[in-house]
Amino acid sequence: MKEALYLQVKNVIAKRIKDGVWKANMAIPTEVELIEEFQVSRTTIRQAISLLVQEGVLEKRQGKGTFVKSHELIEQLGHLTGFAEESIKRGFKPGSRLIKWEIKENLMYEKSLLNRLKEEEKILVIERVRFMDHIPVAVERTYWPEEIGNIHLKEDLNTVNYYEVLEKNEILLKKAKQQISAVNASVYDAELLGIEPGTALLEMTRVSYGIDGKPIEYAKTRYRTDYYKYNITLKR
Amino acid sequence: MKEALYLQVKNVIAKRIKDGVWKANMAIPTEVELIEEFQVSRTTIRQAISLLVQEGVLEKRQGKGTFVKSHELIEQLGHLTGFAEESIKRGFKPGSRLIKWEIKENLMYEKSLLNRLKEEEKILVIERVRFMDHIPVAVERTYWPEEIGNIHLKEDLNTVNYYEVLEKNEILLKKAKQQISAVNASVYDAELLGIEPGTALLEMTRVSYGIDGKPIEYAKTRYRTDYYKYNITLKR
DNA sequence: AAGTGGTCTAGACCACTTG
DNA sequence: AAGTGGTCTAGACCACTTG
Repeated sequence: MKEALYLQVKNVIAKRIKDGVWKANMAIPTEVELIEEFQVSRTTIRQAISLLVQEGVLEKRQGKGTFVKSHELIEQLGHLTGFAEESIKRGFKPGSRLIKWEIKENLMYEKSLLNRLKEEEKILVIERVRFMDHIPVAVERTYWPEEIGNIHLKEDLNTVNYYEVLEKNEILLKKAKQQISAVNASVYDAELLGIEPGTALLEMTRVSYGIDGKPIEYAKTRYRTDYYKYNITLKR
Repeated sequence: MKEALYLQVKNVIAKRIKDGVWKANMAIPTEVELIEEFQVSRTTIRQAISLLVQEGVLEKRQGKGTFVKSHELIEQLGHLTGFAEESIKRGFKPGSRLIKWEIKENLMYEKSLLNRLKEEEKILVIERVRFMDHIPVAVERTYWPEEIGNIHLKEDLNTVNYYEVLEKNEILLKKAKQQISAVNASVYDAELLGIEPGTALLEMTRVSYGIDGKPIEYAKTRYRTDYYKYNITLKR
């Protein structure tokens, strides 16, 4: 079955905004211009635009035109992003530094979360500090089943983007369950982040699942809240 | 200026549903029948219906017809169910206790978030402690524009469910923007929650918007993380 | 096969914004 | 006055659901 015309148009427009061809606060072409470009009726153009308005990507102003909304408003619940993607979206340069990695045999709690309790498999633990523009913003501890860990160990752990590597190896993530809490910074955390021990940190605990529904990663990250907060848009 | 045709049609349909002429789970007349009754084009009928679908009053099923949604099927925003669900899931009974309420004139920051800076309107501030059974779990501060605040002041602020009251008064929420951070408990927070000052708390800041897109509520809630965490499922 | 909503066209006039 | 999106019409064919 072919995709509806108005959805095709919608996707092209959405892509241009995502790629920065049409930037925030700029007017997109008028309806008449879009009719000519896509060779479709005005109804179809308006249907496509109307969807993007509903999603908060575009905004119409009568008599003036249709405008791209600033990025902050686009963020939606339901998108799975890593730290790097998140930083860039906020205008910071993401970075990281490896603290240590180990292969462990007896992490029963983590193995149970990864659903590998019965297996012989070992767990790779990687600990890194994450940066935004040279400012240490988070301490990240990720736990990987050995078979997947071995893929990461071929990379430079200081710079590796885990999700890109997984994607390159055709291991695709489908969903993640995330739990958000708050903790007081330990002396160890505080030293890595350059803050006072006891400072309240945002703690994000995540289990990511592959297309087959099997857990792939368990991660626990503690963020400084002066540089990172978590934004969600809830809809009815 | 005369009201647009599709809005007139929409209002007639909405009234019939409200008055019970067309009841929950029943199909409303087909588009062709509505065209004949109102003597307007199909586009106009569809525009009217589309608005009601967006508001959660109607539901379309291709090939079958357009149906009135049952009131209890209209989904609540995640935040409310969040606290209640979590409480009940853990076998606790959710409750609350009023600490104080005030009507303020000069809350510039809160007024700007509620988009009422230019207006004379005052702001109602309500501060409550939220309980699971008899354990104080969160300190909640909500800010309401005066006109909406006056609705709440008719209720018992110790037990009132804000969103139920709004719904009864036909003020429906469409979406909310929520920001999650972590803070160290102040002496004041600590006393209300029965914890040590400095303990890390999860801070949830929320602005809720009505169907017309105007902000209705600004809320700031601080949760003890030993009793409440925030769970999300993310999808690619 | 008949009925429903889903998609799409071509065209018209209106209301708002700006030079 | 010219350009923008807002409203509205009449009509066509398609995709899905049910008898």
